[in-house]
Amino acid sequence: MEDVAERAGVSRALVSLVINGSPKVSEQKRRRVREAARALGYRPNLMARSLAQQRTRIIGVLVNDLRNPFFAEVVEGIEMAAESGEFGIVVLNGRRDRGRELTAVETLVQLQVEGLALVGAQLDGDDLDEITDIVPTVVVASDLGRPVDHSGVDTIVTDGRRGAELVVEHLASLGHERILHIDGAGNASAAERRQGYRRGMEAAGLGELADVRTGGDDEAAAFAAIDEILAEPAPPTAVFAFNDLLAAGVLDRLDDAGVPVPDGMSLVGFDNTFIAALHHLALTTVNQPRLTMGRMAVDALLERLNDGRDEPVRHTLEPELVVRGTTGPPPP
Amino acid sequence: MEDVAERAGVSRALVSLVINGSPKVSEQKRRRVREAARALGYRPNLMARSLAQQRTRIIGVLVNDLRNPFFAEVVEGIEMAAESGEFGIVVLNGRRDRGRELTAVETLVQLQVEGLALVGAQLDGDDLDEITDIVPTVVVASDLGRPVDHSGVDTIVTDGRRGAELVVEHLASLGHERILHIDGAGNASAAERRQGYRRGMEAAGLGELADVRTGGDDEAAAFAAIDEILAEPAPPTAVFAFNDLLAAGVLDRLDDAGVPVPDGMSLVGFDNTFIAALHHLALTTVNQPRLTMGRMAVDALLERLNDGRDEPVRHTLEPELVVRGTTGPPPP
DNA sequence: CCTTTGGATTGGAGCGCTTCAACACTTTAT
DNA sequence: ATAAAGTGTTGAAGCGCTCCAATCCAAAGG
Repeated sequence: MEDVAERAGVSRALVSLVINGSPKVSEQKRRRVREAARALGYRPNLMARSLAQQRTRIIGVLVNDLRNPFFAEVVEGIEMAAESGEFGIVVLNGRRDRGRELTAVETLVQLQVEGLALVGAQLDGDDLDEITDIVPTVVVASDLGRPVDHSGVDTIVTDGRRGAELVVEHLASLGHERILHIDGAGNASAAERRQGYRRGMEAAGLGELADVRTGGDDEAAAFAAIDEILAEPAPPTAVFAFNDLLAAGVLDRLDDAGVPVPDGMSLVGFDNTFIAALHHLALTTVNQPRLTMGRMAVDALLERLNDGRDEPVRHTLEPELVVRGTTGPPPP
Repeated sequence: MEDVAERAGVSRALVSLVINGSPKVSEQKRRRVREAARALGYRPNLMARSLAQQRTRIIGVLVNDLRNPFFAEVVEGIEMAAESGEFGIVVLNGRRDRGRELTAVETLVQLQVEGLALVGAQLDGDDLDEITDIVPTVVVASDLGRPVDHSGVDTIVTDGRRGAELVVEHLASLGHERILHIDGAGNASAAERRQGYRRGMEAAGLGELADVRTGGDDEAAAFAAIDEILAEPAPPTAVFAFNDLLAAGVLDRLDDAGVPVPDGMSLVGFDNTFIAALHHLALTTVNQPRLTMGRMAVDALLERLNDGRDEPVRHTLEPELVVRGTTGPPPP
């Protein structure tokens, strides 16, 4: 910067003004500074700028698992919204490990991000206790365990309970009774979907038959559960999997076992990722508006940042059942 | 920091030493500083630290498209390797837009990243001219257009030419002659695979029949091409798609048109993402070792950063044909 | 007893930028 | 003509940290 100033025959302060597009610089000097900067290949140091400016214009994003297309798309939504709000984002990947999530959040805070978006994070309220009154936080696609006494935290979720209920209603209306749920284990939104499943079963008068098995969040997690139920005397006629990835694993395993879908068994996923839409899977699933969720998350942060809102906000989006080819009437 | 120092009754310098785990601090003071830091909820400012230290320990990652599981996994490989090399990463998403890629690289450089990993980027040598002698750069899963006269750039690729040849060999050996390639359009590795395809066709004595249609890099991009060829008098008996996503789109469209795979048409993808492995797709494809690619990319950077290597390096990994269920003999 | 030694601690400069008050010129009003 | 009110420009302080040289102190050596 020094060099640019010298070459342009002006002060460092003026260079700064030009770089930041201040209107109060004469056209002549502006040109000379620009030229000098180009000639010297000058690039402002973002660290120094943020330090001096006391702001970074960065939103930190912690994502549960980048390999899951669902999260990847939420992040895209966040990125797009951040961009139009003149913010950048820094994405850190928790890789399904809660410890990593914790250090990632710490890193983001130390990076002085101005807002924090937790996408499908496994962290709970206690983990975020101190964090949330340092930096505005929005939790997307999951929920803090403890009810919101954190006034610094906004929440954007699709109603997983309702989504699960829709699934059960659909299956029950097709005539299924033994409907099994393979859950998301410790996953952030697993509890909610489990609960919705149970409620749905009761509402359908199938409370007795409710049955939840431990799953996880990828294809492999389904294998054990499927092997188990197929060995039972009265296996379920329908399976509701925690998410699309898990459902895909179920489908594979059923295929291995020679069980036709939906004729031998119905199957439903969750998230409506592009995988579910592939014709060869044609997975019945529950849609979550991913881009919208991302956008709303950023909006929530920007309201706090720009408009000074300081009470928490909670947006619950409506899930939508997408019926495709993996559900049908139970086998006779 | 000031406050911590005061509370612990020491100087700011000592606080710094404690935070950075210097061995030359008495146990007593160390404890007091730690305690004061905790009590005050002190968090070091990474920006200030980087500025003072003149290093960030950050590797910047530019990725073509986060929604493509292939790239997402390469990024995971990078992240894991970076982590064990005591580096953090910052991921920026180009979202298939070259302009965005350009500004993303600029942002990363201004962020003072110590290394730059371009994953599937569309940028070419000219775009990176100045960049590469500022910061060590590694290009992963694609290639700069111009041969490497950039001594600051390393390259990690799977041999796309060879991969495409393997595909053609496989199809030809099954008896296919009219083998069509739906390419990746402007995508970074599209040219290489096209070339491999052409070579393969010639090697198989099918040079005359070589036929390339414009595709892209996601499912939708395949639709037009498929509609087109199905309307032709002598449609191909096999299609080699640029990547798995595209192949999935082809599969869908063939399904719509009632063409059975592989009996009516064989189909091959590229990348061997988890989608290809789903039984219901069972896509024959070409494997690229994604995690390894990520790791090698980081290694290349670290060699420059830590060991001072300064000649460019190019690692070409061997592709591997993975035969699944979408390829078979041509229809009679 | 004084000097030396070496480890623990500190003051202060400096990292590259922004920003604010102050200054130097013009232009306009009086 | 002089004062008032802009415009443009600049010097210098300050952002939160690191790190070097200097200092301090206690133990060891003479």
